Amino acid sequence: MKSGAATRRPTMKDVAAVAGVSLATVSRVVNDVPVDPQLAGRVHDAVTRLGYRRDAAAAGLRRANRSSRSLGLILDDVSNPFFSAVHRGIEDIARERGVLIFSGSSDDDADLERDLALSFSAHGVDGLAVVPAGHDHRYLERERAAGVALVFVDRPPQRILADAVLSDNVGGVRAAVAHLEAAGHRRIGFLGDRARLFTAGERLAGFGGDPALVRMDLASCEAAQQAARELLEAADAPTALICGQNRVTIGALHALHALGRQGTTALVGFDDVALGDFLSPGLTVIAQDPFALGRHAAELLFARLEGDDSPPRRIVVPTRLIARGSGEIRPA
Amino acid sequence: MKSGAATRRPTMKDVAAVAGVSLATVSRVVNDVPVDPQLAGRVHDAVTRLGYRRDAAAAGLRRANRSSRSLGLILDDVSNPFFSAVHRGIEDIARERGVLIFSGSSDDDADLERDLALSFSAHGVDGLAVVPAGHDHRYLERERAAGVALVFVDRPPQRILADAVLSDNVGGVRAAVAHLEAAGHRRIGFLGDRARLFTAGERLAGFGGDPALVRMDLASCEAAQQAARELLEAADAPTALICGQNRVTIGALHALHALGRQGTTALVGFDDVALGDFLSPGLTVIAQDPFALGRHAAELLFARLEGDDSPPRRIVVPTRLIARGSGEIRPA
DNA sequence: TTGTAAGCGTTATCAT
DNA sequence: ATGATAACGCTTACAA
Repeated sequence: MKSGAATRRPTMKDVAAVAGVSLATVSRVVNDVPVDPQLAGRVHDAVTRLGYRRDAAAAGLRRANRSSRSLGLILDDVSNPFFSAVHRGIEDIARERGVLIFSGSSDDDADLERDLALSFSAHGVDGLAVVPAGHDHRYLERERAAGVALVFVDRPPQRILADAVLSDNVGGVRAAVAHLEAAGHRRIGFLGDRARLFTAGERLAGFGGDPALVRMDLASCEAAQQAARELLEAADAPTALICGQNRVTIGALHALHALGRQGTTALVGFDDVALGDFLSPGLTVIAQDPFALGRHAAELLFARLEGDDSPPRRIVVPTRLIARGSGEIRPA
Repeated sequence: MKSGAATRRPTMKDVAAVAGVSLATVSRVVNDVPVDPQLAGRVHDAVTRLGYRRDAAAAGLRRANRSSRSLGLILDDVSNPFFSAVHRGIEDIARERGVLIFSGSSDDDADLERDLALSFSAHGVDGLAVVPAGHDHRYLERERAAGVALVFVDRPPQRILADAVLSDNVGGVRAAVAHLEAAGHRRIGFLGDRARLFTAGERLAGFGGDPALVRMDLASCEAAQQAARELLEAADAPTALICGQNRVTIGALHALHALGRQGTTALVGFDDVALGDFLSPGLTVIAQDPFALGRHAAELLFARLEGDDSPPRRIVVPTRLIARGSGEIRPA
């Protein structure tokens, strides 16, 4: 799949010829192994003259640890702002070490997750950061045995023991409940995402309120709107709503607007949204810190690569309630 | 940087031994070269028994075209929703071909752009999709000569001839002007991003209105807010505002709210924002199509890799005005 | 310190 | 159609 009359890229052999030294000496210079300064100078000259760049793939092939100085990152969707922030967190840490990142979207499909993980692995990544879609990660056992570091992000691994970095989902929703109760609410509704998702389950667990006021498996904005509407139009309707996910929050917002209740029903959403402070009222949210999620994940990965073989760790990143108005509305 | 007592990954040699065939035959089977069905069967068995996966780096090393079936993607910032959508567009096309993607953020820094491009190239990518930060891309000439396909996204290449995929910045702003004029506006202000940016310049060019009502180089939300405020408090203030960028739009929104004029001054923003239809009034925007930008870029890349050597192409992706209220406010 | 040569896992060439 | 073997660009014993 590569075309055209290509100008051959200069190799170490070319550099060696120009500098008048052996191939091994060039390798030493390129890898900062002490070499006679005079020879090193000649090599550097040849390198710049020829525009030589070491072939990373070939280098890793023979290297003792087979390291490629690259990581694989599997997200639900690279274009989802939450996950792309995780991506950036990982990139920031990897960049400090000159490590490159392969990234891909699983679209919450276990097979795609597996394909991506194995493809990345076939390309020789040193580590894999995975937002898991599947529920059985035993297939990664073999990769780990071959030396690939593993970390799971946002959701824990299943059927395998490995490091994980998670948001404090339970604590976040608990804080929201406490916040609403402090404002005087006694009937609080909870609208959640697909119950099979780890995060959705955790957030529901943090709610712990009246099961009659819970609606789960709201997979679309429309479903969330419909569920919110039903809850709010029923007798003994809740005076406040907690939404377990962004899409659900937006659906609930639609319902509130349609019923003209955006100023009278309290609302707290999980996960921050852009422009949350421009809505009227401003949107109170339980904010996560996806950048921190990514940074911690990358740090765990590098710790493992540097030889840390302590038992699998689980890092929980705090969530934070941001009051902007919608969550401070008092019951009628 | 790789650690622990690693279980050696099975190689073709191992597969050959188990299947009782030669190394070359295994390679043929793995690469779908016709082979006696009986032998092929034995090989496939051995492959699954051992959990063999071909080493992509080693394969590329010896392959005639040196292809690695990977692409490099350099964005301003992977966590910026606009660019992460471009990323997804590229991924969707690459996935169809089983091509993996390295991605990285340049933070609009020419040196970082160059570092990333050369690192990706050193890792053997077949092509490079670049949202350019620098203003001199001659350094990529050598990579292209070595067979690396090139495409520029969102902003054109400089000092090098190469394919590019751009948004219709000029047309978008023109449409906004026409839209506001149709609503009766005669004094329209324009708030723009840093003038040195290609997109900012194009959008200003599309405006073409009264220079006295133009404020450029609004690099922060605060600067935009301040500029909007000054424009609106001056004698002979504009009755409508066009904002050349997201951050600027948000700053202007702040100013409008602070002055209590969000219901009386018309506003059109460039680039869509999440929740734009929940603001009151809803936010009228000139929407871009970042996914299409990415898809076109990837298609150009693959066309080049498949041998297309026609002159450099420039694809312009249309923008679209989405009316949600703020742009339909009539002058007082 | 420097050079020689073997070898990493694969593909490609050449006989058979 | 299959197998032996050289070669890809590099790192790394081992020798000098």
